[in-house]
Amino acid sequence: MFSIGTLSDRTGVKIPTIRYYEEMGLLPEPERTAGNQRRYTQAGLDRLGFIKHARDLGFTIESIRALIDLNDHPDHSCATANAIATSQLDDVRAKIARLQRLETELVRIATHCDGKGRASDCYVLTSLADHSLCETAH
Amino acid sequence: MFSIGTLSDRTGVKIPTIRYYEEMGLLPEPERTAGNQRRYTQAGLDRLGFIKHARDLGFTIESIRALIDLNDHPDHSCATANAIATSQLDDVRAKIARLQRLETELVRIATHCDGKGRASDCYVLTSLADHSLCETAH
DNA sequence: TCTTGAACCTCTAGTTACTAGAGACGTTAG
DNA sequence: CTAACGTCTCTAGTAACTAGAGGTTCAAGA
Repeated sequence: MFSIGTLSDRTGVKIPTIRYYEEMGLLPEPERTAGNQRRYTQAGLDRLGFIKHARDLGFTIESIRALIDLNDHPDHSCATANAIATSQLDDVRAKIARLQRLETELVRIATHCDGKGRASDCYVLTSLADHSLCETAH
Repeated sequence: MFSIGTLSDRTGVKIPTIRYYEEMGLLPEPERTAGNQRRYTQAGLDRLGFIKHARDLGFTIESIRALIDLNDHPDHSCATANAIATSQLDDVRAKIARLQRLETELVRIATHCDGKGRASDCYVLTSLADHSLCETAH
């Protein structure tokens, strides 16, 4: 049996976050000692690892809840899991595309200003005030 | 003079958000009608446009506050504006790099699963349970 | 001038995924 | 047995809004 601190050390998930996952229903309520402290089994540790990995990949708590549900029902179709992963991939790609557009604009804005002039002539400020100077939509 | 609804229509910023910006000190408190409704000048409209553009580029409220402060003091050096823009650019680039690593993993995970199998054999689920299958750090 | 309907007001609470802190209690090594 | 550290619950805070309740004001048409 593992204490909450041990789980935290092994997975890199902070203690309050573990308790938060429990409250959100991602982790089942573990056994308690006579003094009311949580004691986890290997299964609890594994599940927390699963959650951590999914969170690192950007899955929402809601998505993870659905994935765990599937994990607990091995006979179900994995169509849902595939849909969740694909949707997450689309999401990540959309975010990359948007950030790349922002990068273009920020490079333009930042390179026109060497930081040595005065605010009244600053291209950073001018550029923010006038959207029409932008090259891409955002 | 413009009503808050007009400002909203012209800038694309929702009405509650405009009030929120006012509360955060990004927008000065506008004049009011006898019946307590906000009435904005052209300067107010321009400032909201500035804020909107900066938010679209991902600047935080805190950064925008600093940029506005510079805008209001044309004699100050623009070193701060340059630093804020550069830092924002670094931030965007770091986010892109991380998302690209996630994309790699998600492609790997999603393409191994056609959604037609059963949950017990699902690569999405296996992969999330076992971090060692990953190709990159995240 | 009156009416009506859209626009506006303030205030509270909810969102996501945690994080921080207070104050009390439990566990364990020496 | 005691000191020191781990853990407990609870509340509140974070960023940047969004939603809704319940009430007031404005502007345009009759």
